[in-house]
Amino acid sequence: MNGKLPKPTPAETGILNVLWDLGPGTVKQVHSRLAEQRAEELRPSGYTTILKLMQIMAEKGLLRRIEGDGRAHVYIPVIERDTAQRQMVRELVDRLFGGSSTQMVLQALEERPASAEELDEIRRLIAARSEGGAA
Amino acid sequence: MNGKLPKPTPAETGILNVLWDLGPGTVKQVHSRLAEQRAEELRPSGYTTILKLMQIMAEKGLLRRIEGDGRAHVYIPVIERDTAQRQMVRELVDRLFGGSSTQMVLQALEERPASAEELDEIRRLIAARSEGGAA
DNA sequence: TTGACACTACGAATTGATTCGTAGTAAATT
DNA sequence: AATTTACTACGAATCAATTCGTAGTGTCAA
Repeated sequence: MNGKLPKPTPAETGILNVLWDLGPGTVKQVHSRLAEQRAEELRPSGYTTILKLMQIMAEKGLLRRIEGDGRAHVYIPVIERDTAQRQMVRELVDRLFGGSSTQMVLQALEERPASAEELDEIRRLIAARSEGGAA
Repeated sequence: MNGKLPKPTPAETGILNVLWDLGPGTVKQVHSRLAEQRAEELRPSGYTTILKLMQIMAEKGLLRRIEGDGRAHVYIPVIERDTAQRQMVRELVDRLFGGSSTQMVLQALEERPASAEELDEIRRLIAARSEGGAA
């Protein structure tokens, strides 16, 4: 029962990123992490904003909430990073590339050239795929 | 002067897709195209909705509006398909893949396996990039 | 016990996207 | 000339995401 999770909004994605990086965390931890990340660019959100978002995410089922040591709750992402990534890649491919992941891959490499090692990694994956019957 | 264009919203992207496919078009044309596309899945937007959106897009600079033969205005996308694609890919990569286009490419191929020919195309691009000093 | 602290809970404002009704207008039809 | 047709213009409603103020609660230290 993982298929019905709603698509995370942008702000929610930010929160998920933190939790995916750090593992289970409190509102405080997530908030301060986001604050330091964004300190440069944008005005960071207030504490209660993050709190509210995480509460909503728990309601939606995107996060699970458990009791922590102290008074603060601990939140754990329910949706996995891979899953979310694939979901959103898929959506982008469908919406903007007519369903052709190849086109998207080409643009991605165009936009942000990968290093030689990375290209190598991709090459390896492709090699693997070419062999094992790609659907 | 193409850099300041705002990022198209989802609905706007739908409209741009139509215009990228068909070339310059009227509200009527865009509307009916969208209607037939979405007829199956979602309830298509009404005519004035599309009109309004295209007017807003013209204000924002995403579309250029010119006089047509009859009474209807003709709209032309200002932002190019490639540009929009790269913009959005970049954003997704930054937001969800920590800036690693490689990771995104791997997920993309995971999610929607490419055909042998497509893999070949990607392979060719990579070969080209590997040689000509990738940044 | 009192107050400061560190939290959560919740209502409500704000903002942006999307929606569409209604009104206006000019040209084509009767 | 009056009506219908084919549009554009615009205001306003709705909806979702984001924001944060303020109030409530339990704990801990003086």
